[in-house]
Amino acid sequence: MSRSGQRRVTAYDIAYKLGIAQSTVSRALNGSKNVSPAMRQRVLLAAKELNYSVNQTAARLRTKSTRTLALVVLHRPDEGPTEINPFYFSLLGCVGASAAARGYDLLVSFQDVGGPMFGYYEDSRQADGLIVIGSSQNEDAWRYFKGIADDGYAVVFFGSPYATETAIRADNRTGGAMAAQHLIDQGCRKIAYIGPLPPAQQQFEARYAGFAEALSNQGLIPVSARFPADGSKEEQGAAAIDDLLANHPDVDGIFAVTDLFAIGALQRLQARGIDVPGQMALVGFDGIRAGLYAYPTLTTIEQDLGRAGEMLVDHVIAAIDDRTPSSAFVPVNLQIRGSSRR
Amino acid sequence: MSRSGQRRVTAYDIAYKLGIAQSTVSRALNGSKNVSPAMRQRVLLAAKELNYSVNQTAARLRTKSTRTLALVVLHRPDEGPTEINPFYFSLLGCVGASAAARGYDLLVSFQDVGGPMFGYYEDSRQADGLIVIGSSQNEDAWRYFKGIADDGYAVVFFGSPYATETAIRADNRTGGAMAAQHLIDQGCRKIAYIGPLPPAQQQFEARYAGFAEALSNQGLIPVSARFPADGSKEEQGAAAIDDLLANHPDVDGIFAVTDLFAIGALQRLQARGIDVPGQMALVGFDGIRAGLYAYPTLTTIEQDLGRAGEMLVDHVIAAIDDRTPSSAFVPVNLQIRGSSRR
DNA sequence: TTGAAAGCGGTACCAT
DNA sequence: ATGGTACCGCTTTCAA
Repeated sequence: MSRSGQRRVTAYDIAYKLGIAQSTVSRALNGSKNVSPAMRQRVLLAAKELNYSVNQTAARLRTKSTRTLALVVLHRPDEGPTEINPFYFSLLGCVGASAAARGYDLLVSFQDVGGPMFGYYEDSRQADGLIVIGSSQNEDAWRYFKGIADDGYAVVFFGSPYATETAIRADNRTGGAMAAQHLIDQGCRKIAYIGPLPPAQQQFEARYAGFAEALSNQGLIPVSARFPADGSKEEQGAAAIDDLLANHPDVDGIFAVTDLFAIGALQRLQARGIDVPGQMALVGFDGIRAGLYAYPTLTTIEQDLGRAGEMLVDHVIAAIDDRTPSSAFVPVNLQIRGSSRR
Repeated sequence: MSRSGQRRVTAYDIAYKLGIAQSTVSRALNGSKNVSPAMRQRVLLAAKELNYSVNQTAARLRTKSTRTLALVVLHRPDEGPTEINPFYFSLLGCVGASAAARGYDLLVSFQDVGGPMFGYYEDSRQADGLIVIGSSQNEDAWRYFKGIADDGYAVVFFGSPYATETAIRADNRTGGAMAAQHLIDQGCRKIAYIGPLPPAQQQFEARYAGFAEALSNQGLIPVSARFPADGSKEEQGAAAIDDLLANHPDVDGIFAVTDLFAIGALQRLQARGIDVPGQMALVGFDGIRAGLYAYPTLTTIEQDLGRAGEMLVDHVIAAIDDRTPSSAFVPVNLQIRGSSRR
């Protein structure tokens, strides 16, 4: 049962009990210096006794500040909440941790890029700033949120397809190069790429560019796997293996642009009796935990999600405070595991 | 840059532009029947032109309703945001979807059961109700939130250790029995249980009870795996395999109380060269997506998380509306996959 | 250092 | 059907 019937205790109740003005209660509770220590103690005590807590709604109306951040997680129409890439859930967790550390609440909404979007949390005074994460080929969705940013609101993106001023993204190019170099170091000589080509998303494009460049520095040319454009990433990864095995039997190393592609690939390699990493070494990208559950465990370019969460939160807060917006790269590092360790 | 410098458009601006009273604007926007269709159109149009949206802070102060739900995800002190059981992230996603479908916003916070907790969102008028999910052996954390519920606030738990009136939980007993029956059907005759014993959490207790009962109905007695109390669930699952192989070499089927135990067990079985499902069949519980990435893929008792999300949201809303609180069971179903299909 | 009072931007009651 | 007005519970001047 809720307490809806009962009157909640207000600052006036404390003032009345103490025989002082309500404004003094407010000052005492907000750490104003214009309150005697003795008075502050009395107020604090009374507040505890009466079980008082500030009505944030009223405070927010008055201060025009919500101390709340909105996080929008974009997902595909054909993806249910349980099918969202675990990478984004982890990122969500990290954003939550950072927001809490900075004293902000976090409003979360999952938005299907096929349906209506909402991002004007600032207009309706539900949040001071907005963080947009999630994957989507759907340009419209990104455009919608970019429009909000262009309107002058505090918005920060993770991995948007645009080179926005306020976007946080992994150091994709470096990561792609690390993957290539690692495969070369493991003795691979014919190395393939699994991922959409041409890479629709800016993130993937950078990963591919770094990968291809590192290969060409060693005189190697990347092979590209073909696979259908529809289906889940895992299914696409599996299909890519079928293509490689059929059309490029000499491939001995693979860089998958995302762990989910890699996991699908790994399963298909397993099913087809290919020895990993013996016959085929594989490196993914993201560092999702499920990579540890795959067989063999997945080597990957891990994104530092803790940092990513901090950066996203710090950058929106900076935008809220009207400081100069900026973009930044999240550091990545190579996690060598079973799928490539020879 | 944020818009903090600019004055936002209010209902008064619309009223002024139209030469009407602000209260009429409010009525028109809130679908009051005491507004002529013509007037409503004018207001709607003007609102669109001026790019107006209702200041929710003010509306909430007046109506004493936030249309917001708070979701607290409990996690262990040694667990970072990226290490939280993916099950809870999926549940979070489902709660988010249901909340949105009911017209509620969702405030999310991750709380470390070792640190200070916060759940008085209702007192501070940040949310109308509270949903608590997450795993924890830490009684203190649960007790804290139970205290809030006992204070008469709208709180609903998922899988709390208490038999609270307002708790949603999987049909654990049935699920445990299904797992046992399935293993028997697959021809297993010496079946082990991997999970904490005695099961500290009420959820696990019910799963074990259903499992053990189904076995005894067939004249079978469950074997229990021993493992250290610390470490991750995956590590514990692996350690349990070591124990079984050493002390109960005749075991040919395993029920792991949680998928993460099962995945750890699967990896250790793999590493020790045991054929799964040939020599050893394995069934988990939860239905996390990572079970599909394991090798072989994990048979599991899947919880219907979509329903769980709906039930949690509907039950808090019911509590908010002062309707009688109640608890309910989330349906489970057996997902037969590689780890048990013989 | 404290008190009085003016809003913040809506909603809802009471007139008309 | 519409206008006028009293709040909702705070924060923040302005006076004293």
